[in-house]
Amino acid sequence: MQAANLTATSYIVLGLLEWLGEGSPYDLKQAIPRTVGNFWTVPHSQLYREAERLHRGGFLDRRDEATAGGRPRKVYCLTPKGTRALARWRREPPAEPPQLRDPGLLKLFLGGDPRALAADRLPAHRRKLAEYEEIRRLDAGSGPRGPWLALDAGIAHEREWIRYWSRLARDRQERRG
Amino acid sequence: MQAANLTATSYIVLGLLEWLGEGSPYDLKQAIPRTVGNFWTVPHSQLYREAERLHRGGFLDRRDEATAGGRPRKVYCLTPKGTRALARWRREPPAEPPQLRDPGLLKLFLGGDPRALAADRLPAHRRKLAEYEEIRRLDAGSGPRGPWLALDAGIAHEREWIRYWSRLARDRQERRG
DNA sequence: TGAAGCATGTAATTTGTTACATGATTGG
DNA sequence: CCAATCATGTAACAAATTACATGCTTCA
Repeated sequence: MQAANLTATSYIVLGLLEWLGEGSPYDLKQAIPRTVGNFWTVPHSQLYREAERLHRGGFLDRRDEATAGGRPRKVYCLTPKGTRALARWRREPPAEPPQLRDPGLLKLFLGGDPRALAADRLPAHRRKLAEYEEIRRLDAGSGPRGPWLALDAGIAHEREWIRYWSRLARDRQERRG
Repeated sequence: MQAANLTATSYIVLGLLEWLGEGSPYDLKQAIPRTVGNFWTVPHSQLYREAERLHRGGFLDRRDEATAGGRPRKVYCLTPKGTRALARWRREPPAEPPQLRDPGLLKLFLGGDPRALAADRLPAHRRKLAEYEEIRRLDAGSGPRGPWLALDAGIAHEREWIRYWSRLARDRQERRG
């Protein structure tokens, strides 16, 4: 009935479940660092809440699975309504602008020392770049195209960050005090 | 007494107040879009709470100012303790990695159409780039260096986004279905 | 003269963060 | 056999989002 306005997190849950076929919030939590985690953060507690909410809204079916001991898994999968909602969202334009949250840049802006910050940030960006390139290297070229394209964006931006901080690492303060 | 652990938002409040000399949360709200707003979001309601919290912690002084009618302004400025906290934070390394939240990339990842997304994102990034370049053009070259350096980062990244989405705009789906 | 917008802030609701709980399983 | 970690999830608290409140100004 109600559209129960869905958020980006909702579509991450729907999208990953479509991809996996089915899964528990815990499975999603596992999948996220390898997938959307690089350009969207989702706290795991949110996954449990969101899956339950989508279930109540009729977007997901739930099945409780006993687990030889521990807690029972709650396994979700898309309903036709969920599938349609996801397809509709895919077709709509994004609506919101990208947001960046960079503690290093913030410090730089508020007076931090450029060279010290560069020395701190560079290795982290180099690691991230290497990680992305490794993922791309392993990718066989089959499977959906979206992740591959998004990975390209990640690589391009890591390279840009490396160029940027490298310049600052050599910085001589040519300008101002 | 207690360090009352400060967050990034705390330092934005402290940093902007140091820059402005003094100001109300409303003043900060005005200042943000032109300053740190481009790489850190701060909801305005948070500014009121945070300023009050910092005041209670001894980092800010407060003065209540009558305003010919409307509500009285609460004007804050740094205490020596606040100044010291800010200086200390500047010297420490960032600790946390940058985070990106990009609805467009998310859609792309989850199967959105590359060309449609590119058509949507390109004008927005072009506008943003033009805005940054205008700010840089107006900057006389005096004043603190941090904002100028951070602006450079913004410009470099907008250019990268424009290259990225431009490639996708011409996309022919050479790979996969 | 009335609608729109500015200046200023509070409150309600939803999300995000962090810490905790609990029974396997595995490595040393 | 004990400690660590995995698999699975809940709960408490802090922060973000959104909506609302209130009395100017300003402009058509």
